[in-house]
Amino acid sequence: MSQNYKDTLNLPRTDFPMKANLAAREPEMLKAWEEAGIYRQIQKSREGRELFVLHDGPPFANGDVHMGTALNKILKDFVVKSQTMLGKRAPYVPGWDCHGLPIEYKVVKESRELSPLEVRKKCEAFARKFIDIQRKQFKRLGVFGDWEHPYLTMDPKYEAEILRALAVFVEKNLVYEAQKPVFWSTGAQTALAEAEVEYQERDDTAVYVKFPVVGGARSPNALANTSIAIWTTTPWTLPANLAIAVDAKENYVVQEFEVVHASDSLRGESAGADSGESRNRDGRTTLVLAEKLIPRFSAATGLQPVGKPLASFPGADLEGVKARHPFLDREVPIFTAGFVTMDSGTGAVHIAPGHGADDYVLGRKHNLPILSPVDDHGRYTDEAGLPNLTGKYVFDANADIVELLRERGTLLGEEKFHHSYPYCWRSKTPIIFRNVDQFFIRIDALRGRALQAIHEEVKWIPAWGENRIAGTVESRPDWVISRQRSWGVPLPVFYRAGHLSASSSEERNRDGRATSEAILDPTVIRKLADLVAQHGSNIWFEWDDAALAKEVGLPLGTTKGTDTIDVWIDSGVSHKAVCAVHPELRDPADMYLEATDQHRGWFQSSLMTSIALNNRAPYKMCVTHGFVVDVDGKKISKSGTYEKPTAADHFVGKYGADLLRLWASSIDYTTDVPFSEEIFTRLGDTYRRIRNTLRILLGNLHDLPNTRSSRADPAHAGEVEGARDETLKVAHRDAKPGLAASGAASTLVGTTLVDRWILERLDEVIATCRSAYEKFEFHKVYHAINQFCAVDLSSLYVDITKDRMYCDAPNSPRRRATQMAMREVFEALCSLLAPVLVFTAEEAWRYSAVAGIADAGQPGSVTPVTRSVHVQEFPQTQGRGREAIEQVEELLRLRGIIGQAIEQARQEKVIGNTLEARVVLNSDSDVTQKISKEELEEFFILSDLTIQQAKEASASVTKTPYEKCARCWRHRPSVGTSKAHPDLCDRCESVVAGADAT
RNA sequence: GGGCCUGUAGCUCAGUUGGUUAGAGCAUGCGCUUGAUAAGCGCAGGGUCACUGGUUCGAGCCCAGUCAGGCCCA
Repeated sequence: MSQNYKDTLNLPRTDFPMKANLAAREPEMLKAWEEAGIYRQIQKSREGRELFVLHDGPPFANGDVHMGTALNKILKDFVVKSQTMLGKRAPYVPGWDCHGLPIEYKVVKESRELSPLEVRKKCEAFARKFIDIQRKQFKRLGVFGDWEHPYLTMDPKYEAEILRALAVFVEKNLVYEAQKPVFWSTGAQTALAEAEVEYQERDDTAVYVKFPVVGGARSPNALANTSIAIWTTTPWTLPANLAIAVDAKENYVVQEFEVVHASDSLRGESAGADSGESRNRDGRTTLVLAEKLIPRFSAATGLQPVGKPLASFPGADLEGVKARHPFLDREVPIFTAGFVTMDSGTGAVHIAPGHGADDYVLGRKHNLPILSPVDDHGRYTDEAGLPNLTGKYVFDANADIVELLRERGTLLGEEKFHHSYPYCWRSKTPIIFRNVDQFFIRIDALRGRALQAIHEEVKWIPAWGENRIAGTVESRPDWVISRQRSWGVPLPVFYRAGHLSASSSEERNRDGRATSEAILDPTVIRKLADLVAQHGSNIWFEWDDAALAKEVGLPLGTTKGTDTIDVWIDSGVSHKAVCAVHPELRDPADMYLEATDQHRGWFQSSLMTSIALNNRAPYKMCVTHGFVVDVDGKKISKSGTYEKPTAADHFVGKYGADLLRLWASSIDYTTDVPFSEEIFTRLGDTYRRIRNTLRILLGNLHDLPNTRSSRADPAHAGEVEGARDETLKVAHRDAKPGLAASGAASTLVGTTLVDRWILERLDEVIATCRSAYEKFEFHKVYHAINQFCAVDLSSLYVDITKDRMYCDAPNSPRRRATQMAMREVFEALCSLLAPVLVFTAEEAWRYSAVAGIADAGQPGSVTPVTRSVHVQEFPQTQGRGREAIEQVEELLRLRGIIGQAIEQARQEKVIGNTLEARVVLNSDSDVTQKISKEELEEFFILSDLTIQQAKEASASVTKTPYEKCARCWRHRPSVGTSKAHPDLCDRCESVVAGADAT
């Protein structure tokens, strides 16, 4: 009999599925959005609003979207969607970085022997393919934007802007030409990037060489008649030697050595006759070298120390000392440098600024010429100062150099040295470091203003970003903007007739600088830019020199260069090529948002170009996020012994995009971002909690008449039974449009403490979330909403109001009041969640809109998208205060005391179900006097409560003597008093009787 | 090796200008419910705040160092 009563309850009803099935459902939603053009609709809805420009840093069009890229795009989408829902117009124009070595490398690897033009065409196809792949994957993540009109750095119009920017740099005298050593393949006669270098094992002749000390300002007396001993595995670089480097802190000694036994390696010593001052009469020699390396030196050369060191001092004391080149008429200075190591050699490093990266930097620091007397094929030029060897391949010349050292008596020893050495991946020839003409941007001209902008004009999130970028800007050397590559925007340099080659040594002066043949002319560059805008940059490769020269107004015989522009210029001018010219955007942008590596990358390159062009930063704010790391805090690629999937697609397919987004919202992105399968499993629980909360709210709202719109959904019109509900008529009449309507909910007849409380709490959650969104602290949104759903709603509000929701008459005032509150909560939750759970929020929103629960948007429009949750604005707080919150906090304290007493009673088997308990509460709070006993019983979810005021709070539990109501399951004194329904309490009896009557 | 940053329960995060017994959600264990049911509710256990030293009446918080990790340089 009792089971019949189930039909008289108002149980929750909704079609909103409990199981999300995101992987299957999300694509359907995407399709609907796409068909409706949701991005355009959103932009339209914000016409005339305050503008917020998040400018997209272009990812490289190469490979699949991995977790790091996904995190970046999702965070950007959080910003764009939340700014939109805060009421602003926040357009999002995504972009791709298209040029650059990684693509060119892959293309060339696949098919060799291609002309530059063929390489470029294949590169473009490659880039376009991955743009399509990534675009699909980004869209799948629920990221809204102008995906059909992204900016591409290889678009002719974009390329033209790069060139125009360069014209300005040239005009402002920021560009100069100089030389810099690069990896050079003598086999392919081309510069190589680090990625194109492969290492092979190789035997070389390593030599110990002495540089006789000739004095110097701070030279200690002890250095008279001594020589600095150096060691090198590349004797062929000695003609380019211009200095020696030592470590400042390591200890160096002046030590006498003697020959202990004759050996091949010492032929140089025995033959040496005129080596001069460092040689003692008795065949001994006095050398300066690092103390630590003496044993190794002795073992390699057979020279044994004689007695104690004559002097001992830190390397810093050698700074400024001069030594004579072992075979050229040249004095070379000694410097201290950080890169000197003590694992091999003598602690004194031979420096050839034209043949090594460290050497080059040190040489620049001390204004040494950058000498590199080697041609494209790796043959000595006459600049080497060794006429006999001019034209000889340097690796073949090693033996000649050793012989020369021996002749001059400066060879201390030689040894076979086995090491790994860089080789050209294509020609398989050993690589050399060699000078090539390069173009630079003068950073010193921009540095001061850049630092000022960093410190005074840009907001950095997190704040330490300011320190970080300032540090890199302070120490950054001049910017090398030329690349010896094919896949890039051509560097618009022409050469006057007669110029041989961009890298030919013959054209250089003695100090290693190129004779200035290059034409860098702003007018010419701008003409070229116009041509490129029209035809694309391939014309540089397709048109011959004469045609190009004619078009840009240069005389016949002018030739074009072959370099391309550094891709960091490409992306670095996006503020000019995109923000400044796109009708929906603005330069400066409000925000750039990238991973922390971009402090040195895009943030800096963009800042420099913007200072150069506009004398200001291109952004008002830079936000950075950390890298995705494994659960043990290690970089994903480094952890574990097996390959773990890192492609975003894998996780989207397994868990759904909303889960990825929930993950992105749950973490504090300012530091390393932890990521693991376990984290995803936990997030699934959180997700289900949020989803079920939305679902129970929807279920409880199924019979709430639509008071928002005069246009009832015809499909559900018959269900709007509450139209005759007096309470709601009051509510409706007082209601103002939009969310203000719900302000009436808390003053409705029938409103109880819990309703006031949940709405006050909602106010707090709205305030927290709005503030967190405004400050881009998304994980605070996550935690606030999670807490609200799990604690306030699920375990309290929904649980407490179940009795009235299920058992009261459908239109009882307190039930309707609760529904009004629930509707407000539901709408607010959907909106606040929408930037994160883009699919789920929309899905719930649709179910509610169909049921006439949520705000249906503009009346008269039937397009579902115009009702999309993503067009909504975040709810505003209603200024409800904290009165109910404070009361509930008191009650929750008492609830804990009751809970413990009940738990004990349950363990003692006094009761099973909580509703069987008779509770006597000794309350120390005055709240229990202000709130009616009936409300308190409901709040504590009890059948039988007695309150007594006391000094100390306590509770006692016995089994209630009352009978259980067959309908509401509470044990009430009124059960049995009705003749018609003796198994019901009075409340349920009247509800059932009332229903029978209609 | 240098610059910047991070380290609080198994997981994700709170923890205000130093001030009671370091909080929350999830997870775990034990119960209850079966009218949110591939759900819901209650209770409980779980932390040397990475480590060491210092300043202080008092340190998760301030200082120094160590260890581990990240990004960028070298």
